[in-house]
Amino acid sequence: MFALVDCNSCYASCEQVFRPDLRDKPVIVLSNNDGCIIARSKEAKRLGIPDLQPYFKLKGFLRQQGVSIFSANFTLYGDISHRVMTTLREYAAEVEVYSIDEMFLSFDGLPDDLKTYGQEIKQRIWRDVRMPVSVGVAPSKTLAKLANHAAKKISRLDGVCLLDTAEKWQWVQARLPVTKVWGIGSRTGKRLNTMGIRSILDLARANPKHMRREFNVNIERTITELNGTPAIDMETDVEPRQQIYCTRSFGHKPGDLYSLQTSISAYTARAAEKLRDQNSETKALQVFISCSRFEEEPYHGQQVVELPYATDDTRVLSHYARLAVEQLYRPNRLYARAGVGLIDIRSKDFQQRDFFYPTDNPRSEALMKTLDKINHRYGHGSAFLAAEGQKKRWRMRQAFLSPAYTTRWQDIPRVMLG
DNA sequence: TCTGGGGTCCTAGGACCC
DNA sequence: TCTGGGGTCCTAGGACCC
Repeated sequence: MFALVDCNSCYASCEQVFRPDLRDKPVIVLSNNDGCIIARSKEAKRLGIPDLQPYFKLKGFLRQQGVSIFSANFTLYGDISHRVMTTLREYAAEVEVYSIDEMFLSFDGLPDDLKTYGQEIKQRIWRDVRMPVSVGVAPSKTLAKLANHAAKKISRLDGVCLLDTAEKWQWVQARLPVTKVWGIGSRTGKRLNTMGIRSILDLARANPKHMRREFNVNIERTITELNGTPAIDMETDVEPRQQIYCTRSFGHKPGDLYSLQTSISAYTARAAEKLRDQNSETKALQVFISCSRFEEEPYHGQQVVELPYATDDTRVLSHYARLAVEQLYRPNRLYARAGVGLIDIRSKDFQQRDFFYPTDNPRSEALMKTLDKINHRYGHGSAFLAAEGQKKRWRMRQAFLSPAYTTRWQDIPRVMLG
């Protein structure tokens, strides 16, 4: 058996952890640059606030309803998530961190009463971290996802749903459209609909081999899993990333090359930091700059840069990224987004060097280590390349940012006594 | 004025090899 | 009628996830 534990309205709940005054109140969290709504508390959902809507369109309504608004604070969410995951590890021998707010647990060899066990987990996470979670338990990962969905929707289940017999999961499957299944998105959903497959149960009853020919191997696995046979394994080890991207929308749209170059330098620095974190280097990077896609003739320039040798040195990466921006730049336009991706990543432990590789530079290594240490200790952006610029007028909007309560000394909450 | 960001996997098709 | 067959690697694009 598998369990899927999912934090309810994760980001909104994270904001409430240190703001108990906002408990049971409508709270929403905006995406980077305060663009869209990406999380809503129960009460905010009840007000009819839709997901992934541009903030500016709902501004008036939100104010009128007294909704509390937050800019995304991923430092805080990452830390709260880590606390939840650490606690969850106590409840299963095998776990998979699936996303910032979801974890799969393997329940093999555990007591029969998994419903009670699920309740115990839920109460423990609430007691220790003040994070509300839902628990879905079933014989495959896809069914566990489905059970989790049911746990959220059916209030009498009290946040824990066990789908351990075909009757139970078919009851749920018959009542949900096929696009609610893990792995079936809107595109495939449309195609399935034209084939007469509307509910999840319709898909579960389709011929897996035939569907594989019609679509791909994933759909075959999904069908197998929907019928109670596991076909998707737990992924217990964290593999290093194969690609690392850092892309942002601008707070103020720049039109000058200098702003684009400084922003790209800053994004490269962030990506390189993540690269070093996983002890990797990259042999290629991708750079893009683009105008708003809502413009009449949007410009999107992108370029892949093959490096002469694999590296993790921010200065080298930044140099090539800036050259690329220079080539992509078109004057007399305003840019909305830019980004950089490290796309040919390999481990530093298995370096393939050729004849022309410059000899290892211990000073580069030491400099990067020191840079990372300073930024880790005093917060991102404490030490940076001059190429990232001083002013950063392009920096993204974060008008409603909460403190980094758990990761910055200045932001630690104070408790009033007496 | 304002419309997210960061990933993964699969497939098809072309190049190339013997 | 009939134009080899099978394999690998790479890339772009599509689809999906949260």
